[in-house]
Amino acid sequence: MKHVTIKDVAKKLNCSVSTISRAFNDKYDIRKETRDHILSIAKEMGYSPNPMAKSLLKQCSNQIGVVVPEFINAFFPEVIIGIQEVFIKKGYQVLIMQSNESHITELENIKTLENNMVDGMIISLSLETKNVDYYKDLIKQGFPLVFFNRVSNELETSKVLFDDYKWAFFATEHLIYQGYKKIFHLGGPAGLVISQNRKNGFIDALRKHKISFDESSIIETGFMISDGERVMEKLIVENNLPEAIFAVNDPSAIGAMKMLKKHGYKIPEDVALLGFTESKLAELIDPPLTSVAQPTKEIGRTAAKLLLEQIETKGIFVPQTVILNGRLNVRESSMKLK
Amino acid sequence: MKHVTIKDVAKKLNCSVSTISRAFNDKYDIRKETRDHILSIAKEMGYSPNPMAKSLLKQCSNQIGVVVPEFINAFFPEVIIGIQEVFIKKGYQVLIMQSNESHITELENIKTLENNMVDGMIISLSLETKNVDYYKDLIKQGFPLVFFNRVSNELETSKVLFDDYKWAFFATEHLIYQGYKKIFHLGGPAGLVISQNRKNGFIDALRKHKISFDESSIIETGFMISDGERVMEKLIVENNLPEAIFAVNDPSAIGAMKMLKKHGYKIPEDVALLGFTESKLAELIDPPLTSVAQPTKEIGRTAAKLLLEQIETKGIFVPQTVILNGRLNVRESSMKLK
DNA sequence: TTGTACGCGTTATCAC
DNA sequence: GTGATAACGCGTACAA
Repeated sequence: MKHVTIKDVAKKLNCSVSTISRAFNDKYDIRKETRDHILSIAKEMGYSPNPMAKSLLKQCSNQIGVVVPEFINAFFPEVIIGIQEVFIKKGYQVLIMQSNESHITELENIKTLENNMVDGMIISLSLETKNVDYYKDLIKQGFPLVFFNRVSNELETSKVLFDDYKWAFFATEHLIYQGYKKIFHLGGPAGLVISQNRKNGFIDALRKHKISFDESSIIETGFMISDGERVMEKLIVENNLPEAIFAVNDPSAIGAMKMLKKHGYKIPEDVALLGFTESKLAELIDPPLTSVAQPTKEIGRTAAKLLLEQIETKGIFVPQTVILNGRLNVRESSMKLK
Repeated sequence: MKHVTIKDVAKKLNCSVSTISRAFNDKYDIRKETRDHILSIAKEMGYSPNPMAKSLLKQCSNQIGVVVPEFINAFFPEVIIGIQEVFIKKGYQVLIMQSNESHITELENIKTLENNMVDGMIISLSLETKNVDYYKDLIKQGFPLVFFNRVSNELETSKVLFDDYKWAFFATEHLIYQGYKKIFHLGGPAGLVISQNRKNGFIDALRKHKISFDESSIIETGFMISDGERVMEKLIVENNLPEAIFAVNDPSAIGAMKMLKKHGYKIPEDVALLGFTESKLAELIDPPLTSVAQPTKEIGRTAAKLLLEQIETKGIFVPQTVILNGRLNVRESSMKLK
């Protein structure tokens, strides 16, 4: 029933707990035979040091925490796989929590992980998170933190990003090169840096090519399929259809596509579509969706490496921002048909 | 830098640590004013009790652990959302780990969670896991454990299941009713109970309707899109196409569909397709995929409730197996066209 | 080479 | 109503 402790082993072996401890911690001030004997008996008894007590003592746990807003879309799960890849090799355990896009839950997650004395955290902020004071404190305390994807400009710490601006720009240019003039953007939630950047890329591409647009060309949407559907339905009802749409991500593009098809519109003949953060669906859906692919696992690996570095060089550490590259996968949904 | 502890507060307030502790634990043997004063000062100092020390003492943590094999497919993330729903309300934190379909990682995950003194765990076994001795020990020790989806018949504990046999049977019957005679099954990894059950449902439906089949009608495939592609390509090359396919899950069905389309086959005219554990892709893909839908969130909620019950009634607990219901969503991929 | 004693941050059980 | 102290399980400086 109870976990076997160091005391039980000491009692059994008629020696002190420190000897047991030493056997397990491979210090040199112990006779080899004693050590081997202790280890074998301990194994037999099913003893292993309680990392929790160790953590309490050492104030670190060989665990790292990951907090993501959701994992319904494939993006975050894939990033986490990259993170695990790095940390498992180094003997760290990865604890994952999801904030469910709630600021309160996110904060509770962070505190739980802190309480578990994780040695560092990798975080992507929830939609609701505006106030980042808690993170500022953590950073001030020297607590190792790395952010990715959903970051805050107010925080001076390592970040792993994607060049949303650049790729939104390229994506929009692609639509322009296909000959589309009236182009709309289904934007992400306002206030999110990635939404901003993608929007700015969109705008600047239009400007560069002297394509007119106004505020009605940019519609705040959201990250889910349902968001894309909702916004698209409104456009259809208002009979205000563009020739092409650049959506903030694949799910919103797919939602729009679903609604367009439901109303009998053809893609790309009636409306061309282009997504972002390529998901598996992109090439499976009909018609296949043109999308900007992000190196998800690489984002995870990079964040993990940055955190590891930060943990190991605790103190003398300079925050880095790594910006990773992507690619535009052109498919049928954005082609200009003759 | 350092976390503020109960001692710091005691020092500041010129009182003993026990008084502080009492203030936080709402015991009645403390003056109300003292309590309020302490609480406000403590808050000011940014103190909150360290749950880790508390766990060490109380041998429980108000945390529960979840171990899943993967979260690339949407199934597990959705279940986890259901789990969180229940536990967050009850004030528990949910720690998630993924085994990456590796037995070793799974075991390490379990141990890590144990070491964090989680009060219970919800587990879905990895593909590799054959030996469940560790779980047997845990159960013998009275440790609260609930399994779902990937379970072992050797373990006597609460389980949340889907009636894979029944729904595989229904799904296969649906294909039969559509008039298909030569039907293949893309099966899941052998050794997995869910693979077995789905296969048996398939076989028994064929038998009931006196439809002939042999061992070549059942092809071990896997759970990923790539598995479906691989197997389908082989069938195409061998020129051994059935009229209809019942696949063990949506990704394998979608992989098969991809490969069929790539080779110019029409669905369902040339080959009809039917999946399992409906994913978002099912209704988005072209043609929309007929699939058996599982109540993913409900699976999570149910598992959570069973675990909660088990934690609360520690000792006098009888393992339960809950079997949840689903539905067959019929779409174009399995229709018999005139 | 080994044992003793203290501390990590709490709470519970005593006294007072 | 409040304070001292022992425990939870471990690592380690120090003494032996």
